[in-house]
Amino acid sequence: MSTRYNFKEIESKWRKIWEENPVNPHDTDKPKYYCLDMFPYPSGNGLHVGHWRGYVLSDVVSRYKILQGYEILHPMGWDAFGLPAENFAIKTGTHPAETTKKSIANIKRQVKEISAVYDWDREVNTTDPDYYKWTQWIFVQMYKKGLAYEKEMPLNWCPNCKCVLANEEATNGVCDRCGSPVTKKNLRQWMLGITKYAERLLNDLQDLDWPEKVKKMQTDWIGKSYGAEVDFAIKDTDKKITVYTTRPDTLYGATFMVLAPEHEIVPEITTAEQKDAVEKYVYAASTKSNVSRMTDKEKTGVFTGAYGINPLNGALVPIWVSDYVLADYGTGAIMCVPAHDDRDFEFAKKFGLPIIQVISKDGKEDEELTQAYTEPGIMINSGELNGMKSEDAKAKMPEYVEKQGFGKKTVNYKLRDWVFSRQRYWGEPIPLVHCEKCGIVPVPEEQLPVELPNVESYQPTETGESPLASIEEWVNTTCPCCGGPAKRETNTMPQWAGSSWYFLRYCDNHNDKELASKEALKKWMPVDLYVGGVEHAVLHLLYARFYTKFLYDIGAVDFEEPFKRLFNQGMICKKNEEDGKLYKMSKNKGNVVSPDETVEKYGCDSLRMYELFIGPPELDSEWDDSGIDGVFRYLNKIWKFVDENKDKTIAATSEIEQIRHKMIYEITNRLEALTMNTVVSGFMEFTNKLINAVKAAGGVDMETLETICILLAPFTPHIAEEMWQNIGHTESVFKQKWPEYDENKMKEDTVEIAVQINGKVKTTINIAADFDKDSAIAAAKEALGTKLTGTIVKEIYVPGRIVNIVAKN
RNA sequence: GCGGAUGUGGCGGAACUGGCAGACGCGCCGGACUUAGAAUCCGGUUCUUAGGAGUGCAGGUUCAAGUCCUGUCAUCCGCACCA
Repeated sequence: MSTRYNFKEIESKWRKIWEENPVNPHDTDKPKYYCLDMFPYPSGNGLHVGHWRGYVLSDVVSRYKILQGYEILHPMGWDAFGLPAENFAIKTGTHPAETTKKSIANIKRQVKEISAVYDWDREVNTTDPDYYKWTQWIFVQMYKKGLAYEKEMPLNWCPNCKCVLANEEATNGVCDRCGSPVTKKNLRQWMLGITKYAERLLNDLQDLDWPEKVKKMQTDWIGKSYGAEVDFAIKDTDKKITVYTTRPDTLYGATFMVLAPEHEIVPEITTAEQKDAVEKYVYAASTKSNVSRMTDKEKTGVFTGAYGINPLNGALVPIWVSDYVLADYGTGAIMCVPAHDDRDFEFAKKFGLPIIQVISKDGKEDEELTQAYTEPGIMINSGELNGMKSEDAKAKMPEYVEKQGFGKKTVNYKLRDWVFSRQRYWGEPIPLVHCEKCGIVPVPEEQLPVELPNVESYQPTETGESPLASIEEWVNTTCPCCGGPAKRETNTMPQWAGSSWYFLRYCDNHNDKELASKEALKKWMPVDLYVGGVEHAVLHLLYARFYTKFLYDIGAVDFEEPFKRLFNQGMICKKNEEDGKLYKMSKNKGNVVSPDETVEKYGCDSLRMYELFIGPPELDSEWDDSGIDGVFRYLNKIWKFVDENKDKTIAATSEIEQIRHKMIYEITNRLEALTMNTVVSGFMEFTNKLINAVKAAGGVDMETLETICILLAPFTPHIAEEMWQNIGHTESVFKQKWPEYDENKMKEDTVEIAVQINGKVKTTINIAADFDKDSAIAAAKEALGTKLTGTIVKEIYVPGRIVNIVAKN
C-alpha cells in the first residue's frame, strides 16, 4: 500500500520534539488527573498488539484531560519480580536481575512506540532495592501491628513451582500460574491478616465506580454470611461441638451432625467400634487431592458412634464425619437438616438418616419430601416456633439461642488470611531476623532494604526451604535487638507485594525518606482511572485495597480506597491456524501480532486508532489484519482534506458549522463514555459529511480545520500535531483547549423524517425541524397521497423522527 | 447448581431516555485512472417470488420493540459441597 502521508517522518519528528518539550508539564496549579495502567511484568516475549489496547485507551484519556486543562499523572513501571526470570535462571544460570534488566529494556522500547504521555522520570521497578525497601517497610509495619504472623497449617503447595500459594492463587485446586494440581502441605508460613479487613473491604466496594462484575467477584470472594453458632453437647461426655449455621430457623429439624475429617474432636469422640472405620476415612480424605475433593459431589461419610444433643429439644443426633464439610470454614462442623438442605438431604438418603420437616409452604406437613424444601414458608414441628414465618424465625433465632446460652449470633467470611511467604529466590526478602534469645525481630527501618544476595543455585527445594537458606554468610547475622548471633528469615514475598502499593510510589518515586510524601499523595491520590485486564479482579485489586486500608490505619495515607474508577479492557484474540478457534494472543498459540511490525507498516497513529476501532473496549475482540487498512485510509483522507483546504479557507457555511458542532458534541460524549470504537466511527462519519459539505460550499473555514486537529490529538497525536502546524500554528496542539459545542448551532433547519402507515414506513419527507404537529401531518398526508386509505384512527408526530398515521380499513 | 455477560448482513460492529435496523469499517461486485498491476477515486452491497420478510427462538405490551415484559435456547466468563 503506497502512503499518502509520510507517517514515518512525521512520527519520529514529533516524538523527538515531545521528548524535549513534554506536552504535560508538572508542578502547575491545574486540577489533577491520575490515569494509571496496570504495570506489566517485563516478560522476555515483549508486547503484542493486545497489550496496546489498554495503554492506548488510558493515553487517549490522559491526552484528552490535558486538553481539558488538567495536570496529568500518567506513569509506567515494571512488576519485575516473579517466576519466569527465576525459572530461566535455573535453566541457564543467568541471574534474574540480568534477565529482568534486558526484558525491561526491550519492553520499554516497545512501550515507547505507543507514544503515550508517560512520565518516564516517575518509572518504578519493583526489583530495585530503593523500591523494595518500602515494600519491606510496609511488611515491618504490618508485623509491628500484629497483622503479619507466622502459622503452621496445611497450605496449598504447587509441586511444580515448589512453592506455597495463596488461596487466591489456587482457585479450583489448580495453580494459577502453571496449572498443576495443588496439594496440601503442612508448613509454617508467614500470613497477613487480611480477614481483619473483610468487613471494610466489602463495605467500601459500594461507592467505587468499578465494573459490577469485579465488585461481585470481590464480594463473593469475601463471602459474608449471617447466622449463628450453636453448641451441641455430646452425650455421655462433658465435651461439646459448636456448629455454624445460616439457618438457625431449622434447628428443630436437625437430625444428625457432620464434622470435617480434620476436625480435632473426631478422634476424641469416636467410639471403639467405629475407630477403624473413622481412621480409615480420615486418612483417605487427607490424601484425596484438592481437585477431586472439590469435584466429587457424591457424598461419602462415616459414623463416629457418638451422639450430640439438640439444645432446643434434647433430641439425640448421630455425629458423622464427611469431607463435604470443610475444615477451614465456619467451625468445621455442621448440624444437618436434611428436610431443608440439598446436601444434607442427599447424605440422609444415602445413609438412611431421619428427615424431619420443619418448614412447609402452607403450614401443613408434606406426605413425603422427594427433595429438600429450601424455600421460605411456615414453621411446623418446631415447638414454640410453629406457625411463624420461617424468615421471622431465621431473624429471631440467633438472639434466642444467645439468650438461652447455647450459642451466639455470628457472621462468617469465606476470605482467608493471606499466605504471604514464598520459598523462591526472586522476590523481596522478608525483613525479619530469628534470634534465639529475642525471638523474631524485625530488621530496623534504617537497615532496610534487606537486599537479595547472590546465590549459586536458584533451584527450589522439595522441603519448602528457600534457596536463600543455603547462603550461610547471608543467613547468619546479628540480632538487631541483643547483638547476638541470629539467622535471617529466608522466605521471600509473593509477587503481589510489590504491586500492592506501586501506585503510591509513582506519586513521589525518588523519595528516600518515605514511601511517598504526604504532599505528593495528597496531590495525586486517589487514582482517577485505573485501566487493566479483568484477571486481577480478586488478586491484585483486593490486595491493593487491603494495603491501602492498612496504610490509612497507620496514618501513612489519608484515603481508604486507591482506585476511584476501574476500567477492564477486553483481550485481543486471533484465530489459531490449526483449529480455526479464537484465542487470546499468546506465544503458545502462535497467534501473536507484533506491534513493532504493525507500526513499521502503518505507523503508530494508525495502530492506535485501530486498537480503539476494533470493538467495544470492554469486550474481547478479534484482530483482523486488513481491518487496520480502514483507519490508515481514513488518516490519509483527513490528511489530504486538511492539506488541500488549508490555504483557501472561506467563511463557514451554516451546514459546515452545524457539522462541526455536532462532531464536537458526539466525539466528546463518546470519549467521556469510553466507547472508543464509536468515537473512531464518528470521526469517519463526520469527515465524510464534511467533505461533501465542503465540496458543495467550495471550501472550509479555518476553525473547522483547527477543531479537527484538536479532536484528533488524543487519538492520533502525531498526525494531529503535524496538521496543526501545517495550518499555521507554532505552539503544540496540546497547549490548546478542547473545543466546545453550541447546541443551538448543532440543530439542522430541515430534517428528513419517516412517514408510516400503521407503523410501516411508506415514504420520507423533508420538513422544517420546528414544524408543529398539524403541519407535519399535513405534509405527510400529501406525500402519502393515494397510499393512505380507510379511516384515520390516530395521528402521531415525533418531531425530528417520525409521522405515524394509524388507519383502519 | 448459582451469578453475570453476549446473541443484529459474508465479517467486525452501530442504533442516545421505544421512533426510518444495518451507521462506520473490512470484504466483495462494478466503474474511472493506468501498457499492466498496486495504490487512489467514484458507485453498489441484509434477504427477497418486488408484495413483503427480517435483530437466537416462542409469546406479550404499544400507534411503534434490537430496545420494555414473560418464557426458552445457545455461547462465553466467574463462583462452586461455604452449611
